[in-house]
Amino acid sequence: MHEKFLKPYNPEESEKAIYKIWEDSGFFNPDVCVEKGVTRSDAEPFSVIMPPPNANGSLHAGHALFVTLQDVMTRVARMQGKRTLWFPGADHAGFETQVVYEKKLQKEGRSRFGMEPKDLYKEILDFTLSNKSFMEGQLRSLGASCDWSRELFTLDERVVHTVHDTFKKLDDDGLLYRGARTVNWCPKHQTSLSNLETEHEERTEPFYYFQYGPFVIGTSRPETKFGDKYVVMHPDDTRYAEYTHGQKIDLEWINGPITATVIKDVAGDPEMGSGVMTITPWHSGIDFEVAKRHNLDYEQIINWQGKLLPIAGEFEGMSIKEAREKIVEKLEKKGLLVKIDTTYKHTVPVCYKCAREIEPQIRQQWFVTMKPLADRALKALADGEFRILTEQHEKIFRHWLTGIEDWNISRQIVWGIPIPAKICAKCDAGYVDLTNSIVTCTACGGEVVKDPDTFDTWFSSGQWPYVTLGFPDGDDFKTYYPTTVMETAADIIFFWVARMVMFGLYRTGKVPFRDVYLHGLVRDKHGKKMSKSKGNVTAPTEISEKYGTDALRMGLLIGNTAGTDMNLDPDKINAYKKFANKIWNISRFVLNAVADAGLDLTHALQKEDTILLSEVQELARDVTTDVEKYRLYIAGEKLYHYTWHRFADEVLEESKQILQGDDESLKKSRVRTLYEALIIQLKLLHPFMPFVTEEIWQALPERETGLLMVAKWPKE
RNA sequence: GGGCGGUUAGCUCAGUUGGUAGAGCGUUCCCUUGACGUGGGAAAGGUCACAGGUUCGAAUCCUGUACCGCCCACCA
Repeated sequence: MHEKFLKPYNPEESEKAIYKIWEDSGFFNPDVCVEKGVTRSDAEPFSVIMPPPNANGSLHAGHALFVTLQDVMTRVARMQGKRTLWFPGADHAGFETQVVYEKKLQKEGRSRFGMEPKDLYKEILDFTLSNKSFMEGQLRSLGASCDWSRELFTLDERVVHTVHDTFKKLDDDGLLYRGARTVNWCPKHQTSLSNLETEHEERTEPFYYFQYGPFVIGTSRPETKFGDKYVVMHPDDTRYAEYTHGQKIDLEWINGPITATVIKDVAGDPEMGSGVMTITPWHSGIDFEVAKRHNLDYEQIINWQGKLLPIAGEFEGMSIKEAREKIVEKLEKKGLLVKIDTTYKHTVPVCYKCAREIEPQIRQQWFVTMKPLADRALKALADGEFRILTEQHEKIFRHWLTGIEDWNISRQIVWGIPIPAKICAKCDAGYVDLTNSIVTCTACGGEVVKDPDTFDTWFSSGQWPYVTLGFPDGDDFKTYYPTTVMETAADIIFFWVARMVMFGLYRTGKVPFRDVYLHGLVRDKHGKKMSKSKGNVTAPTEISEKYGTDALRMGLLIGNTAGTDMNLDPDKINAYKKFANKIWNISRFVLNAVADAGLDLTHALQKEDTILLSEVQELARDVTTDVEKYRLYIAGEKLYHYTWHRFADEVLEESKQILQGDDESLKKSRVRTLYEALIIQLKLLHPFMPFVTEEIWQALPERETGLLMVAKWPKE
């Protein structure tokens, strides 16, 4: 017996070396598997595209969870002889990374504003690339058996090329437009954001009622009211029947007398306050819609930095907070303040990164018309072209797509894929221009310049499955698309999953994946969300150094149902560290028995031993079914149970008598049985706990393959 | 405002197609020489939130209630 078994299993000693053997073998690459005869060239393909981790920091527990889930699926498929591809990537993560980098700049007393875009881009690129290799190292340490030879970065030429083509195709198909529309503007980050990139905070803020000529209007935002010269009410509101649409009314307002115009529009809700409102189209989407319907003027009141513009008169240059109080004071002095409701509760949109209030602003942006894309995706789901394994997520998915709105895909940041377009310096019209050939604006004759904006990262990420596989004519695309399963975090179901489905169908005519497995959030042991500010973040690399990667993987997997959040408890991980050691000692026992009694794999089996082996084979059937039905947690638990509480606690204990007895035939039969049962268990356990099982495999006296990683799965 | 979940042992959670409940940790007791003390054996502990219903039978299906949570959302 190998002398390494004289000590307890030490993950730290074996993991790095084991991973190197795997990687050097080339078997992560399905082409190598075919070349070396491990996989048949006509074998059924199995493919998983890895959600590319952001190359802007360390891996977190959620990454460890996805690596575990995807690696289990991948390793099982590979051992089953399928042509198995797990495609890795790294995400430049546009806005996310730029925010991370801006924080770094701030620490150094610098700011992105005032930097040359080119210089900023170069700095972020260097930063990202160095993080990228760090992140790849961490994926390796988690045991990810992905094909590194294919790895793709989201800014690689191939990606940019395809993304630009999609942009052009959307334009050709009339699904793209550039328009002045209300966007979510973050005054800190100086960019527009998609709806999904805003969060909503409930606030209790004063709600003011002002006298506006003969009307009383209510608002929580007095600072936007300077330009309000339209007063809107519902056409059927009998209280205001005496006023007619278009009627002019002179009245005293914040900075003196103005003339207001009556607008009858269904946007006026008779149930709300007095049923009368004034509108600020530049800073409210609803108001903008009203203005558009009636072709009304609109004017910017608040600048891009969140300060009041000259239209505010004496309040010019003030911040919103400062101006709000002073305006109310002034209106009160003028006798126009009717009352203040201090119990008013409402929600305000905030930037998901900095929590600053979003200022709705009108801005020329690129938008994608989503409805046709969404309808096609919904049809694909209804027709069963793909399925979402968790029912609740399928409902959520359907609900979101049913009410989808157009998508603002342009961002005012440098870190991202440039939008291949020209915009008119004079009238802001935009032209899709992949070949950089447009020189004048057809609308106004003005000069056009390169659009400085970049794409929302998700615009490119949404195309990841077919981009990675080399759409339209790459071999991988032909072999592996649509992919078998998309495994990713449930919280990006809209950001990513929905977009992949829509884009996949749009560009390739096929869904990008057959099954969608969504995992929940990894929380701390008390169920609290991990966050840097709370200081409860557990780095997976630390856990795996302390307990071993196999233990970490089992701890993340078992007891975790698809789609639900889980808590990461070190005590639980430790239990699986013990399990790794248990497997180690079981192997030691079996190898001792082999050394003592000799191993004859052709020796006739006792009836009892046949039964024992059939028991393990039944386990193999169970585990295989569970894995194929994506019940990985159950598979893991069954293995744990069988190996420890049946095989170790009972079978090995009972075997001691036989092994110590003097019936050589019984002994030989039992040793063969134990050995074969061990082999099966190692194989079954390998996808879950790859390191310890491979380490043991390497010490087996008789084994069918050099590497357990490509051994034959014990059940077809 | 709309949508989706959860409520099972002291704690954190499983429970695959309905057949009177399981894991890890914790607690109590016992076991020190040959696989493993990172161990072995045993035990305590649950009216499966509540109320109805379907069923021979419900933690599991249906309806309602209570509490907790998550997501989406431009209501002045």
